Order: sequence, then structure tokens, then C-alpha cells
Amino acid sequence: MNLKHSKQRDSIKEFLATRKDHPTADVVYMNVRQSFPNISLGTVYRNLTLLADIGEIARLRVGDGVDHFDYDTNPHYHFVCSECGDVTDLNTPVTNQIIKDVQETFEGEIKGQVTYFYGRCSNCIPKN
Amino acid sequence: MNLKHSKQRDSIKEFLATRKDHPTADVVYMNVRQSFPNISLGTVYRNLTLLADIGEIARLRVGDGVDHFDYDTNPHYHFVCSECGDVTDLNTPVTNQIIKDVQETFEGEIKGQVTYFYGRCSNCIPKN
DNA sequence: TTCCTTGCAAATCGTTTGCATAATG
DNA sequence: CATTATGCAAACGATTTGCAAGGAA
Repeated sequence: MNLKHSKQRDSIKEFLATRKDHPTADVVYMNVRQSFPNISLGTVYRNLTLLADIGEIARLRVGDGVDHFDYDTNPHYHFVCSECGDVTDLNTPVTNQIIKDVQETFEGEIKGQVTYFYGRCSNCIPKN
Repeated sequence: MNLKHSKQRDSIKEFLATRKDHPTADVVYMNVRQSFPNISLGTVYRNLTLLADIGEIARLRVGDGVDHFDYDTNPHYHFVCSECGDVTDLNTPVTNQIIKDVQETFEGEIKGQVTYFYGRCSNCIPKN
């Protein structure tokens, strides 16, 4: 894979690096547009896909029908608020034990695992 | 929610009950059409959504961009083959311990958890 | 007769892609 | 110069929805 430098791609990575939440392509687009008013959604999608493919960022499919992107590629759990849709990091360490357990009774080859937790985030729990 | 009987809905449930894999809406449509040649994709989607909402079936979002549906609503893990796309059940028991662990360090309210495993199924592993 | 359900088609949403042009190495 | 990246718009695939007609209680 032959890469060439691009200011747009840099800007997308930079933006992602500043966010601890997990923006969608559209959010990335809205924000990067402040530095590159002419950037197109297509370019944003192309670069997000490329960066995810080469492992510089992670694509998160949390089941809400929209892809989220994460600058942090270290394995960690995510929480998805069913009410506001926010995706946040959890700091419980990820274990591989479950993969070993499952592998024991499975004839295929398990390469990985995706887990996300859902519920109500603290902001969405009514305080009285 | 006020439900009325419908042959189409029955047929969709019946079909799902016979399958241990996890058909997509389109697959359900193709099959139910054998009994109801005039059924529309919209009706299939509407009923699958309805049945999932009232908890009679489960909607699986395994990250391949298409919703799968499962007649078995008991909590169990799923494996997704990255090569052929097949979704199969795993028989490793689901534990709630991980939820308790995560809840310890999380201010929100965790209601559930979704895990799927991916890799190569036995059919897709080359035999030499 | 009420109102839920259907079939049909059009609409929506997120994402991808073809193409001509611009930028990079 | 060779090739990758861009902007734009059109295309796409999965799913949803508006509407008038049909069916269940």
C-alpha cells in the first residue's frame, strides 16, 4: 500500500486525537471543515476507512447503525448509552480468558472478540 | 401496544423458529414468500422490528452492516465468520460477572452487554 | 366499525464509488 | 512523470415510511 501525504488526512487524525469520545464520520466532517471548508464527506470516509485499515485508528460498530471512530487502538471496552447514544471508554481491563474458554468447544479459529456494554450513562439518570 | 393477528407475522415467526442460523430480513423475505407470494419486504421488516421490540425474537447486530434475527432470545454468544459471514451460536455459558466488574468503576447504570466473536469457521479453514 | 396490518413505492440514511482535476513524491 | 488524493455528485444497500386498501376484533 503506497501512501502519499495529505493535509486533509492529517487534519482528520489530529481531530480524532483530541477527542476522547468516539465521533462518527459526520462529526469528523463537520469539525474538519473548519480547517478545510471544501473537504468532502467522501474524503472523510475514504480516509477514515484507510486509517482503520492500516490500524492507525479503530472503527467501532456499537450497533446503533452508525460507525464510530476511535483514535485509541489499544483494546478497551466501550459503553453505549441507550438514551443519548454517547459512546464512552471503560477502564475495566480487557481479558482474553473468554476467548480461550470459547475456543475450547469451538471447531473454528477465533481471532478476536467485540464487546460493548449498554445502559444509561450518568448524565441520563434522572437526579431528584 | 395493541396487536392483531396476522398470517404473515405467524409465518415469519414460524420460519425463524425452524432456523438455527440467523437469517437477515432479506432471507426471511425470500422464504416467507413461498407461502405468501405477495408479501412485501416492508411487511417483513415491520414484523421483525415489532417482534424484536416485544421481545419475541432478538435482533443481532454483528457489525457486518446487516441485521440478523434470532428466534432464541436466551442470552448466548455468537460467532461471526469473517470469511463467509455465517453467524453461529456458541455454547459457552454467558456470565454476568463482567457486568458486575465493569459496574464497579462506572457511574452510569449498565443494563446489558453484547459480545460476539469473530474469526474463521471450520468450513473456511483450508484442509490440506 | 374501529383500527391494526398490508402491499406498494417512494424516501431516508449511512456509506461507497466513478470521474476529472489537483497535489504529492 | 507516475501515482495517489481530492471534490463533487451520483449510486448503493439496508431499512423506514406515507398512503390507500384489506383484514381482524
